[in-house]
Order: sequence, then C-alpha cells, then structure tokens
Amino acid sequence: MNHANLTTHELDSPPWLRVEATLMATAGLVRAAFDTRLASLDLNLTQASLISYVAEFGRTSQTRLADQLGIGRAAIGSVVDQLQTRGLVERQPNPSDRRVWLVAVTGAGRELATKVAEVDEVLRADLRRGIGRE
Amino acid sequence: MNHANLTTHELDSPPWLRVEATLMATAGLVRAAFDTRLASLDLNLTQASLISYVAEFGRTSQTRLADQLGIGRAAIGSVVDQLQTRGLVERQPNPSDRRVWLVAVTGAGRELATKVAEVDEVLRADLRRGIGRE
DNA sequence: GCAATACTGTATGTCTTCATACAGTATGTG
DNA sequence: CACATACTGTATGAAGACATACAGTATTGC
Repeated sequence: MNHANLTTHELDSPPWLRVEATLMATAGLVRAAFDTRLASLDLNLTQASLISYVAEFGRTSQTRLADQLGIGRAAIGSVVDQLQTRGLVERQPNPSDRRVWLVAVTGAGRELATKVAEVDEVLRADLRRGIGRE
Repeated sequence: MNHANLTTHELDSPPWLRVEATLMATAGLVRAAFDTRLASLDLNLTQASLISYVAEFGRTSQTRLADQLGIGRAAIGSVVDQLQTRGLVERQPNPSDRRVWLVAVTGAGRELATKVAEVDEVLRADLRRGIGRE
C-alpha cells in the first residue's frame, strides 16, 4: 500500500552523499517492510520491539527500555501508554524504588509477542535471501 | 551534545528483533553523526543531500528530487522552501511544463555544496575506519 | 477538438521522535 | 539528620516525515 515505489531509489546512483543516503534509505525500507507486515497486528516497529523485549526479559523500567530500544525516555512513556491502553502491557510499582514503573507484559501481550516473533523470523529470512536489492 | 549515550545500545544483545533494531539504531547513529558535523553549516542531512544533488546534476524537478532522496513530495517542498529562504537554491519555471519547478543551486549554494562534500569525505573515511562500533 | 486520465506541487492533519524543563524520589556526604 | 546531587517518569513544544486530498496543468484516446 505505502511501499509502491520503494525500489525507485537507485542504489547505483552517483556519489553525492551516497553511502549515507543509501543507508538511510535502506533503513527506511526495512522499517517500512516491518511496519507493513506488523500492520496486521496493529503494531509499529517500536511497539513490537518493546513487547518482544519485555516478553523475553520480564519486567523492565522505562529508562532501561529507552536505552535498549535506542529512543528517549519521553518516547518510551508514550509507547507504554499506547500498549497499556490496549491491555498488552501494564505498569507495576517497584516496591524498592517509588520513582520507577516496572513494565510487564500481560497475557494478551505475551500472546501477541509470539506472533511478532513469527513475523520477525519470516522477514529476517526474506532479508537474508536478499529480497529486492537490500 | 545530543549523542551522549549513543553507545548505550548493546549490539550484542539477545535476538528480540535484533537485526532490525540494530539496523535502525545504526541508521540513527549515522544520521546523528552527520547532523552533528553538518551543524556547523546549519544543514541537516536531508538539506545537505538536496543541495549536493542539485549542485551535481543541475536543475531538477521536485518530484525527481523526492524519488532520489527517498522522501515524499510534500517533504521536498518544505525543504526547498527552507533552502530558498536562505538563498541557497531557487525555483525556476519550466517553459515546457508549467506544473513543475526546476530547483537550481545558487552561487552561495554551490559554495556550500563544496563544504558539504568535504564533510562527507571526512565522515565517510571515519566510518570506513570503523569509529566506535558501527 | 474534447473528455478522461495522469502527473506536479501544495495544504492539511497526524504520527513519532527529540530536547528541555520539571516534580517526585533516592542516595551520598558532611 | 540535613543537604546537595543524581535519577525516573512526565509534560510541553518543536521538527521532520507521511498519507491524503486538492487545484492546476499535460497527455492520451476517441
């Protein structure tokens, strides 16, 4: 739907900031590919990463999530809000530090995480096979 | 300044969407590295790419620029606005098609483009040498 | 020629992220 | 204990990009 002309960018184009533009474009393509495939689960890449991480490593503070996912604390808060609204994760207080929330995956969230893992596996195989030109 | 803990993300972390998260993080690092180095020219990566492209290939329609730079037409319009305000590029009418603007680099823009090329060369060398862990 | 179709650039609203500032809580030092 | 300092999560405003819809212009088919 939104990746109609994803292949328009010419990777064999001349050297005006070629390396970086190509990398950025590739990253965009990968993100788009994920978003497309995750759309059936109604998740974007960030949300899926967060759920996957918590499902695998258990309750995690938001600051740690921010570090692990490579985005800021403010952004993490908003993502947790979204997932919490949908009942996929929940915030639990940390008895030993009242500043932090421990983000935990719910039953529904754990279920969804397994589907995310399947999507991940398929797409990774596709990438390895070298779909298109990435 | 804004890349204080860029290295916090652990590239050797477990396999929860590892490949994609790493790629996205790396792209972010590269973009950040460019933005930092281009900040002295008061340009971001998109603006620099646009100027470099036009400086090298001459007058170009906005749609073509959008395709080449891998962003949408709406976004290109806004970038051209910014650069035009600063007198780095200008919009010239296309006599044979009154729908399109031909974006051309000005004298000041061409001058700046050479500096962008220098920054590009330096950073590319740094990347090749494998600064940090990218 | 004329209608239907396609294309260009712009306007608009939304989304995601960032940077900054802040209040509340912990921690370390004297 | 009191104070300064550091840390956590949130609020806020900005930037950059997207998708969509639109008006104006070209092009195509009849």
